[in-house]
Amino acid sequence: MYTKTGRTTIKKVASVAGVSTQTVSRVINNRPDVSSKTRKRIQDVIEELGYQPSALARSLIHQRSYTLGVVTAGLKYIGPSCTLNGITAAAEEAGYALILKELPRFDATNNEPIFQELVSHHVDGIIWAVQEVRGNRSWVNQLALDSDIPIVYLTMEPRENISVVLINNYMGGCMAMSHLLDQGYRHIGHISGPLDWWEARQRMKAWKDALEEAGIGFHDHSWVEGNWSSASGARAAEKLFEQYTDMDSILVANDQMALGAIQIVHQKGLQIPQDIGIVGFDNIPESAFYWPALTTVNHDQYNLGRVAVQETIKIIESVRQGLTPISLKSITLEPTLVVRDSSLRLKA
Amino acid sequence: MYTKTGRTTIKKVASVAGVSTQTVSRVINNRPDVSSKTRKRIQDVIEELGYQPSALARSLIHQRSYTLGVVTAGLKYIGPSCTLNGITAAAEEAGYALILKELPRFDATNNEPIFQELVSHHVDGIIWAVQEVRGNRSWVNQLALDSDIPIVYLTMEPRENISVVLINNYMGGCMAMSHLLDQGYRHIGHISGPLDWWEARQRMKAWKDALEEAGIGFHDHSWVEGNWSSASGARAAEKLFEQYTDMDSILVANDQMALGAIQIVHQKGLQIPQDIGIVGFDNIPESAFYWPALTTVNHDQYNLGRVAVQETIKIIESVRQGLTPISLKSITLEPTLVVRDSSLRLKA
DNA sequence: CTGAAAGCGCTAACAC
DNA sequence: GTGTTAGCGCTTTCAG
Repeated sequence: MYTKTGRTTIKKVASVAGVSTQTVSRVINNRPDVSSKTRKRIQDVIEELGYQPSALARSLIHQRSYTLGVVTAGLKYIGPSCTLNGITAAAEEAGYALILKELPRFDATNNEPIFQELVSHHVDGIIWAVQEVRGNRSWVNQLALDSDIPIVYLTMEPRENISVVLINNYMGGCMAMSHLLDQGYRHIGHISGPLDWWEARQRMKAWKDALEEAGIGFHDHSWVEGNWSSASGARAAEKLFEQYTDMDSILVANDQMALGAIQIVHQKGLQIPQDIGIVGFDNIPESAFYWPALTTVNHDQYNLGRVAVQETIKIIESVRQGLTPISLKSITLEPTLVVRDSSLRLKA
Repeated sequence: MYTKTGRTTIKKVASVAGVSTQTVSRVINNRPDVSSKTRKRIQDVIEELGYQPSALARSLIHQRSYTLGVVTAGLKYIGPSCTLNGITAAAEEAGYALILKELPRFDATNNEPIFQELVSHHVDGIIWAVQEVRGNRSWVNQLALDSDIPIVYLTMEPRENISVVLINNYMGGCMAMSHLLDQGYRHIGHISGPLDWWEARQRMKAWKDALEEAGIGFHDHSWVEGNWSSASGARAAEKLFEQYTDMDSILVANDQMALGAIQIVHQKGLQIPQDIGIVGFDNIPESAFYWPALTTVNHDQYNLGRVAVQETIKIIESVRQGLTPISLKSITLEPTLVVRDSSLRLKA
């Protein structure tokens, strides 16, 4: 098994076909200037030998690898992996290969080695598909700005001269809040994500702002910080029921925590949505099958990945063509609200 | 932004430091035979220029890339992405880079282009992290056997002369069944995964065999095929209640479908686990927060990925060292049962 | 200790 | 139409 035969090279093909490597090169690149007879012969040899041109050698010559570096974190969670799903699909479509790196932690801050390794592999562009958490964007200004390889960042506070693709978390939170208010809920608690996450802060801000705007206002006892997990959602809900005795609904910053919260509501013998309305965030596939089915904010993480790839390639192309320095911009994707039973107190 | 400056090469470093490229090469490879003075100077220049050696050029020379190809499918599902999580971690640890390909469908059968592309990138080994579905392993015997690059397959029926890492799905199903029988359930229904999946068949076989062994036997009306989704689990449960009127429990082939089934049980006003016991499979993090908490079969998909990487590298190494032809073997990981409320009828 | 030459697999540019 | 030369960025011999 697995004898060390080594690679079939263009040289080998050339010698077997009795031509120069050049001619073989012309054939594999579909150049016109080869006699159809020679071409046929070479193609046969290629087939026979199972020859596959080396992408590495080509990358060296062309100064272009058609390879993108993808940096992610937390693949064991469904959000990052959906985004990666979109990235692989779009990259495939565009004919780019992907080199994947996963950070050991979301808030990893020593990113230069990762970056260097991607450079070492001659990637044409980088997609930084890690959420903004704590200080994990501090390096952006230093290192990335003077890099000459295009980088597109995902899910962070937009900045000048940086290409960012993000989902409008704030808007999502606002939609959820309007809905709860529409349903007549007035004592709306909040289970936030960990507040060193930019996304968690955005979602929470929507909750606050909506309460202010509705003339209700909020108190510190009416929210609790979670860590995205169902377990933390359950704990947070328990605490919330203690602190906020006349609470009639909860905006939960993701669906997993919402599941934990729902479990607590059941344990207390309260009815959803009559006694307590629940709205989640993310629209994970399971949320439609919670008991009761969860109202939640839907956002398309798959598409986030797709758009990021497309944007990256667009920048690569324009740099290659030496076009006028591209002005880097942010792209914001808008979420939608999915209304289900968990918040539908006023039946139509 | 992004001026086309081009790469800093070893040549550049050499000329700035006033030495030959050779000497620079010695420094970046930590060779001893360089005067500490020259070394220092070169290191400074490297630092200053932000020089990063080209992994591509090195791969060409060494006939070795320290790169693994990973082929996956269904990243939007939590299983495959957990496995990928384990793969990235183990690869990082071992100093290997990863080239990622995702198949458009689980049962994609035209895999030669994928394979060829990985070859083209000089990967040292391949991890085929796609579950065995329908005919998607038919190519294995032809193409892969005479490839001289090591391939490790995940989650498939073991075969001779092929390296496979898998989880013992059958055993997992058996454990779940013993537990249900221990709890006094006798009319155990089954919601299977799609039966063109090898894993689904294994889990179902455990259900059948256990019923036979217990002297209960099974009928065609006591199981329904799902497609892994919660929606299909709900539909299957409804059907099952119609077909199998004295059913007292269900072995569900994954946790998502179990969630759907639970929703139906609630809708019928039945009690879990008193009227109906439910056992799932996979132990997704949310399952502990279902209502009631789900008894399920736990298996470590993260570890599956880790082991696959380690095994791949082991094979690569022994081929390189020209050791006696390695005998390829399967590695089976054993699952565990996590007992929670959904099946605990006999309180201790 | 350091450098020059050759070559990994391939292609651009130029011959013929 | 086809072959030759040079070189992408690097390392391995082998000289000095």
